[in-house]
Amino acid sequence: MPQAHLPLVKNSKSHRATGRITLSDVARAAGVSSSTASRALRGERAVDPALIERVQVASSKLGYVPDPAARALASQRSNHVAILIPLLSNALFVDLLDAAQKTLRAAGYQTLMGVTHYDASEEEQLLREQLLHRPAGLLVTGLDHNAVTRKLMDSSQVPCVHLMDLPATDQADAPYCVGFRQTEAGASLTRHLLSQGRKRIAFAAAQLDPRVMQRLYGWRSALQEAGLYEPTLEFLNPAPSSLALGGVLFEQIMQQRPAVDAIFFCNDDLAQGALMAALRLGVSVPSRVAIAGFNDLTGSDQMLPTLTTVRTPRARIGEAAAQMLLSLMRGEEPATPQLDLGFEILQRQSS
Amino acid sequence: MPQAHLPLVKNSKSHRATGRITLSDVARAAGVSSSTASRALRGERAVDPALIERVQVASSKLGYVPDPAARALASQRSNHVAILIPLLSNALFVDLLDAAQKTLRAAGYQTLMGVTHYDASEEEQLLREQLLHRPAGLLVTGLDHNAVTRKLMDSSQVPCVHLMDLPATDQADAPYCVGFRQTEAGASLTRHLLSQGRKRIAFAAAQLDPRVMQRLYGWRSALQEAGLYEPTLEFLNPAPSSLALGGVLFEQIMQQRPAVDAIFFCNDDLAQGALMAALRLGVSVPSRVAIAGFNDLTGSDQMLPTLTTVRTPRARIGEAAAQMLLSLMRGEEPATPQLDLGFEILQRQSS
DNA sequence: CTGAAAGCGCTTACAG
DNA sequence: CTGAAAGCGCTTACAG
Repeated sequence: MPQAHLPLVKNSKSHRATGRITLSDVARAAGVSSSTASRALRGERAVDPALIERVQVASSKLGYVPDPAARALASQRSNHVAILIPLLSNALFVDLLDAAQKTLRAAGYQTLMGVTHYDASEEEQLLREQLLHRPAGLLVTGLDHNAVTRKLMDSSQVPCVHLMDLPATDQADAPYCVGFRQTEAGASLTRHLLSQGRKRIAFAAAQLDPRVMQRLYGWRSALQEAGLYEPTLEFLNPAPSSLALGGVLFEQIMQQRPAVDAIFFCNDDLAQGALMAALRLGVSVPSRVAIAGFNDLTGSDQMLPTLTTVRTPRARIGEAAAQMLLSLMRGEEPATPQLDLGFEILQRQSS
Repeated sequence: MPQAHLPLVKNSKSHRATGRITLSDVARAAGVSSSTASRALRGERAVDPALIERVQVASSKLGYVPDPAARALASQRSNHVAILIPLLSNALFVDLLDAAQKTLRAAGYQTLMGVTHYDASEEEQLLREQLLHRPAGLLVTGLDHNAVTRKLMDSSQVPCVHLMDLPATDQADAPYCVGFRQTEAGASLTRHLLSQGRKRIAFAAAQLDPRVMQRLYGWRSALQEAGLYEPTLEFLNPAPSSLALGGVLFEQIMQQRPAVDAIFFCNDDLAQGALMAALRLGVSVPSRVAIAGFNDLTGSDQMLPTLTTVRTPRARIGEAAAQMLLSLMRGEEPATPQLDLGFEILQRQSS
């Protein structure tokens, strides 16, 4: 028998066989071409249902799994979704990441995480690296990015959803986003404190990222409305947020402005630290001074007194943003391109 | 001029041009073959230094960046490193992830994160998905995995470093790992409480993952040594760890075993919750009962009283494990294949 | 030390 | 609706 006339099994003569089950193995088993197998497996319309069936049977019998690298190379699109968050040391963003990642994984996507440290040029560099992988989608925190980053996002043509922030209501051509109105939340919590009879409400903040600043604006406008705004009630510290810093800020405020009767901390960790400091210093909360936080982080309901705060729907934001991105990647237009998930004032014992 | 004899620019006739700068663009500019350009750029020995120089100049002039998908497909190895951690809701693992990810990124690797939720079959499934991407390396939490997972790790041939745990000292053929001895840490903290005159030391735990159990064994052996062990001093709850649960456990212990004079909580969040509960119930710490935690999580130094605990080097573990993995990926044998980073007893006010 | 060629495992115009 | 062929952008035996 003339060996040369036998159909050669491809891998048997390859000098770089990998042993992997490939699409052409499936195609051969199903008696169709690789093109058809490829189309059948990806659920492309315009394939004979009978062939789809045969290919699927062959595929699962052989235990075929597509090679992501080959797929990415051929289609110019990977199964990665890139996500950009500021910090891993803030539970808020970890909750966001966790929820988004869970949703994306269920849909077959791998999450590529990038931590920007609130640094615009680090964000830009991370985005560059992520775009090399030709992600199928992009999830980015906030709406504030430098010009190069925005250009990279645009020219990449990759579907993108922004997390946490919402654009001004009247903004035309608004990007896709899921979040809530930080400014409103800040104003709302402040009005809550006012409604309880507080007159001298300080605002204490750390980190001073864009969302913190929006809460500040909300606080300002509520106090201005009430005719109670004073610039000296602002205590802004650019250092990273922490319980310890909350304690420091609390002492500082009590000392510099003894007449203050409430403090709105821009984040729960600061407020928790303030509550501990109050306990330590014997300052009674809320009778001497009310304390409120933001985000309802873990532990806030265990403080003594329990902490009044704003519950923010971060897990739901992560999930909804991932869902919106999934529909964009399918080529669909989301029902609500700017999705407001709201917030809730949680009155507890500290106010 | 006979057009057909002109060298055709490759992309100009392609029906699928991507516009990307490719290796062959660089090779052409440097006047070498693609093979040589490839070898020069990857720093393979056996390339003329003069050519390396020319290729590098051409590469940076053109702004060439290699395509990770093409590279992965051709070499059967991506620039991904997969990391498997149990939870994102425990700051411990987030610190691990953060440190590892930072170190790997600096070396040019993308981190692929998988969250197992302490579920062996979810871990197995995640590992399968990650291995499809042909990661260059693997970082996994703990040494306890099901048989299939272990087999997947072995047969994949991917270099792997285990995080947090260390094998028994006499184990032959031990895997690469970076961590500390949980059992010793548990025993050490218990001995510390004993040295302060405590006689009835309870052990309270949640989650009950392998590392928690090791701390339990350490506590047991220290109490047995002292002739003070009693099974009824163990309070084990499989629910997830949280401040709230710590409060519940504290109340329960105080009620069921009023003679207890110290409690060793397996994690700081439980201990923090217990401290808050003590404050609420008016149980004085440490005079009535000492409280100790584990891990020195954020906030423990801000409690009232501040929390005695064990400082664990999780950031250093993440970084050192990533470094060890990097050397394995380079084909080098790590100097210390089982790296013990130790722990530190932090005596504060609660004991 | 260098290059031509094959190959990695897919997708996708193109032609039928 | 289907298939043959080209192509994605690299790496790597192989031959020299």
